[in-house]
Amino acid sequence: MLGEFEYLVLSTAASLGDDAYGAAIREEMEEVSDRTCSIGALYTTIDRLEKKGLLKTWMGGATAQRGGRARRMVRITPAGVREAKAFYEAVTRASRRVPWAIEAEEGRP
Amino acid sequence: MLGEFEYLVLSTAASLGDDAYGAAIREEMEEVSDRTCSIGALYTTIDRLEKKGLLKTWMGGATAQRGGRARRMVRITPAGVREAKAFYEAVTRASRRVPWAIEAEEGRP
DNA sequence: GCATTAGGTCTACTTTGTAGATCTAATAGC
DNA sequence: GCTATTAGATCTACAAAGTAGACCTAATGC
Repeated sequence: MLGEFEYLVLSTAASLGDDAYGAAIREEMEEVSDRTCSIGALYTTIDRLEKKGLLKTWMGGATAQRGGRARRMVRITPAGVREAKAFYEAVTRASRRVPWAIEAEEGRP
Repeated sequence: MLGEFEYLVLSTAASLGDDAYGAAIREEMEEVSDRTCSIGALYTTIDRLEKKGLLKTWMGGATAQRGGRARRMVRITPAGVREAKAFYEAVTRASRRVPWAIEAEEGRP
């Protein structure tokens, strides 16, 4: 099964779609989760997810801005979607009878 | 932050309320998650959660049935609820823009 | 009193999580 | 064209969480 951080990386990459690359994922993760995400943690996890076939990455071209180096583009694979979905459902199912999730459910518009 | 398995244990214990003890948690987890949960994995995790103050455990009395040994009763602490909630929200927030969660959202009655 | 059963303890190893120092190649400005 | 500055990525090392399963223990049934 996926780890929690792995899930965050996977789902953030999926959310960003075509704009997903290392640094952008990191920024987005920090915004959404409200906590810092170290560079090392991120790329180590990307490497592992790629090795497992849940993510594919390739070097993109440089962008025309100061310091605009080549980006390591990232995309979730079908296998990645499957795993992420399984993780999400596992958490959701386990949360069915639990107050913090029920609250959230009731509070939903 | 919590790990995924830790979350499952915590939320299952919370769901079972007063009936939460080692073996029952294990059974419930297997049922809900549709995969086996080894004894070792469970108790190791319970120990760690207790050490972190997210769970408290104590030995209950023996039950009047064949082999009915003393049970290790388990209860989630307020700190445990806080952590579990934080985990749940982190996963939920990260999943907002992601197809597998949106599907689930739309499918909800 | 011995087989059987519910339930728990212990040990060891693999995977994930996490930080941060360092390296690289691009533009800006002179 | 040289140098400072910047976006972005790689590498190393260690801590924490995940996982299995052999083994121990104290009940009841007969």
